Amino acid sequence: MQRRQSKKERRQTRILDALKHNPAKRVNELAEELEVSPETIRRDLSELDAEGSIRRTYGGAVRTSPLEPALADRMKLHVQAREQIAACAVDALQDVENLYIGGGATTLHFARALRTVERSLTILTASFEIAIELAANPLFKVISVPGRVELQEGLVHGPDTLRFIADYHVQAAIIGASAIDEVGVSEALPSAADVYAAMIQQAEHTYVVADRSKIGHKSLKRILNWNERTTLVTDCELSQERQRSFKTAGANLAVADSQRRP
Amino acid sequence: MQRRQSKKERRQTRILDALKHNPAKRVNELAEELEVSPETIRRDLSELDAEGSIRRTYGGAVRTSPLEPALADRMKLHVQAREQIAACAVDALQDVENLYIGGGATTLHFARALRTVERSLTILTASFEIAIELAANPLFKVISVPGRVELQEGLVHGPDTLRFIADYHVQAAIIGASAIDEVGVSEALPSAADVYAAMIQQAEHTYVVADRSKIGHKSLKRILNWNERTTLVTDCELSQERQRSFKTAGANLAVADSQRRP
DNA sequence: ATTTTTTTGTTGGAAGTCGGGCAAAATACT
DNA sequence: AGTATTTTGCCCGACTTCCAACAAAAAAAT
Repeated sequence: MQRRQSKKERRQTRILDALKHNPAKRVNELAEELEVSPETIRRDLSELDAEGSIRRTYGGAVRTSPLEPALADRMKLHVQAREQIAACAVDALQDVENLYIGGGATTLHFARALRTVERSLTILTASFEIAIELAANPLFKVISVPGRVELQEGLVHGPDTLRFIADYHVQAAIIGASAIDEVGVSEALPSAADVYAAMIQQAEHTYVVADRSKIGHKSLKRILNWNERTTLVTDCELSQERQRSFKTAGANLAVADSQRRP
Repeated sequence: MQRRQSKKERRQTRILDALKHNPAKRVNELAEELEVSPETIRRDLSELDAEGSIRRTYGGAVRTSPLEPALADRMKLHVQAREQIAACAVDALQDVENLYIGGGATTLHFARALRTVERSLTILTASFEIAIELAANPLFKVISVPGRVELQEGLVHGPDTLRFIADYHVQAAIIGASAIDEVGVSEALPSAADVYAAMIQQAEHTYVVADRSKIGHKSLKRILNWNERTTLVTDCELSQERQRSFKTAGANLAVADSQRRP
């Protein structure tokens, strides 16, 4: 059978919905409402908790993300791959003390992975969600860049943003992207593209975090051409051909291994 | 015995604090951390739940507001008065096209009242919550100012904030305050005080929104002395004496009438 | 149609939570 | 000081949740 969404997915969506209206729900409550056994709900909650969409509690679950539903939807895609990528990117930043973080679902995963690092960091970001996430860590100094507020993407952008970024030189920029090809990285939203490009400009090294679904496509506005100061962090080996053009450009490649969490 | 705060109050404050950092906490967890018996925690949680500060779950408790719990507490106070004040302030801004909005519970009420206005506005704010609230209106251009992210108050602050504000001259600033007296307005948090003062500096006119509980007190840092370019928007008539000192200073007064919403 | 895989339900025992009642302790009152 | 009140800790029976293993059912693959 070829349904768009499996029973399970529909049910988990309904759990998420229920949690939008109530801050917390109990297992039995959900089981009754969705007319399945408590065990099924328990299993669903474990999965949703594992992917970070909710937080499990004794007896039920709690919602975590209040903000930007469009982004929240995309957070549910490619979760496992993105978490591996995020963990890999965090590893790569051992010696970094200050960094930019761009917007998008993958960078938000990165922010969640970064959240528990026990080290002083200065982080600049154009995303409210990332700022809020990371400001909870008292070791971090989180700076929100200025700009026009755009709820769709959960980003600020515009001339003020670019001007501000031009004043902060950092060791690393972590950027997500709409599309990755042999030449570099491109982004679907021009205003976001400008912000990312400005961050890249000001960073000694750029880490592009992107799952395999982004590779081999082109998007509207180019933000980066591969060079020695860039690293692609992704979740699968590239084709021979792509690896070659990568090497030619001098770019670095980090492949997240799925053995990270056995 | 005459302590500032009873043991119980201190403990409940600590529970609230713990819930700021974790979305959910379990009874036994809290009992261990606070070194009291689970029963005591249970009783505390019942009380906090009854007053609406948290939400009880089976096995523990959940925070109700995801963002800025300190602010959420204060949002429950003086709601009716603040809504009247907010509506009154919105009325006063008929001809204004661009404005600053400061932080705090009363200004957040103001933002909610402003949200549905059908007119083009440019709004600058240092509060994520206000920015998100107002950006939902497509007629508004919402600009988030830069700065260090401070979750406690839900504000950005610091030198970047002040420098940025210095570049934007607006028609009006809407400011909340910790305390109001004959001389002017003062604020408990120095970093917030600096931000508000900078906004006031750059505004042609300042509207101070404050319910009666703020009047007649002084707080840590002064941010404003009454003058012709200021209006206090509040919910009750002032004493004769205060009115006099008000007039002498040339300040304006707007009293929100409770007939607004019958 | 049959087999394989995935998903769901059931069961039972272990562990956790609840809330009442009561006594001890801490605190407030006189 | 002594007394009243509040707060806290402990015990216990009733109830809830959890988890793992297994069986049944459903869906996918062959």
